[in-house]
Amino acid sequence: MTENPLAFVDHEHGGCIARGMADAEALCEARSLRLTQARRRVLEILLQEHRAIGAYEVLNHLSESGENAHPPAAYRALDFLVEHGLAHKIECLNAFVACNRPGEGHAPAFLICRDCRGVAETDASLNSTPLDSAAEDVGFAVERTSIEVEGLCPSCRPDAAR
Amino acid sequence: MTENPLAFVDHEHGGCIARGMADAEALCEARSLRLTQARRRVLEILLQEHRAIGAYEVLNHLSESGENAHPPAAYRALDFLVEHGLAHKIECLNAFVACNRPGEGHAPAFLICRDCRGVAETDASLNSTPLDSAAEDVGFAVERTSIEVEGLCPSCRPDAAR
DNA sequence: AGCAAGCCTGTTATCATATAACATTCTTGT
DNA sequence: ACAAGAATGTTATATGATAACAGGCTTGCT
Repeated sequence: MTENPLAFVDHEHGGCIARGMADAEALCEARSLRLTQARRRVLEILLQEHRAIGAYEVLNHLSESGENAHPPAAYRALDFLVEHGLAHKIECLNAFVACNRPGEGHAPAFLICRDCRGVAETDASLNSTPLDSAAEDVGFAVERTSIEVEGLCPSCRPDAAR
Repeated sequence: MTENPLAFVDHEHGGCIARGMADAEALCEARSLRLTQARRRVLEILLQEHRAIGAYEVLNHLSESGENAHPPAAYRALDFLVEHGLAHKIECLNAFVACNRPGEGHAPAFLICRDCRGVAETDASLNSTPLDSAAEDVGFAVERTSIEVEGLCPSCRPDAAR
């Protein structure tokens, strides 16, 4: 029904990074978007971990690797990535994650660990229907739905339960 | 199935304020919580409108009415109200709304107008099940779910469609 | 009443997040 | 080569949130 929420499941993570970059390049190619150096670097930074990264944390990584790093640089790249579905904003943390499967026009939902800030993306398209009809009833035009589930991931749970 | 999302529906709003304050007093009484002057004032401010109000906007209202107004005062009151379910934080706007029906231990979902910041609270308990099981599958312990639907409310829609 | 403990508030300073505004440079199509 | 639009550089500042510690109020106990 939904894909595996990778963040909390063992997997060969190198593949995520390579695939993420390849997907981004393909998507930008297909839509005539410019995946510039700055945007590429920011996406790489996000892809390093299945974790919410703040804009200023992105900025630190940029300056560590010698790049020109000022707030607008990070925010512009992040805005581009979010606008085109290559990354998502985690509202409850004011932070960002790379998208799992860019280009699919999905309805994402996020499992967010409040301890390690790990983020797993799942698909929530099954969930949205009753809410949509509630919106329609009052004439509300839905543009975007954000579903964020906060809690503790398996590694951060104190109890060994599971 | 869900209650009416009041924000976008005509109603006698005076009742919302009175009922909101009465509910808050009853709830605090029942749980031995102190609904102090500062907390009461902040809740009143939130109840004035079915709209997301930023912490510093709350602060302005406080100082306009002669109250001592510094950031921690507003945030402490807001934290109290949110913690006890008398208000909710709208993550995508970093702002707050009074709760529709405090004390019911509900699973709220919000319709949020990106233009006027109007917020309607609906119940989303029907929505959560598939996501819960996805969480359970990976051993993620859900603590809180936030569902925020952004779009345009009937008054802010350019088209008269509806 | 007197007192202690805990809760609440005041105060100052600072951190964190995000954007405005305008200049400059790069890319692309012609 | 050139013009137009896109992207980036730069400075400053708006907006949102908290740390840390001092002081005052409430409550329950004796």
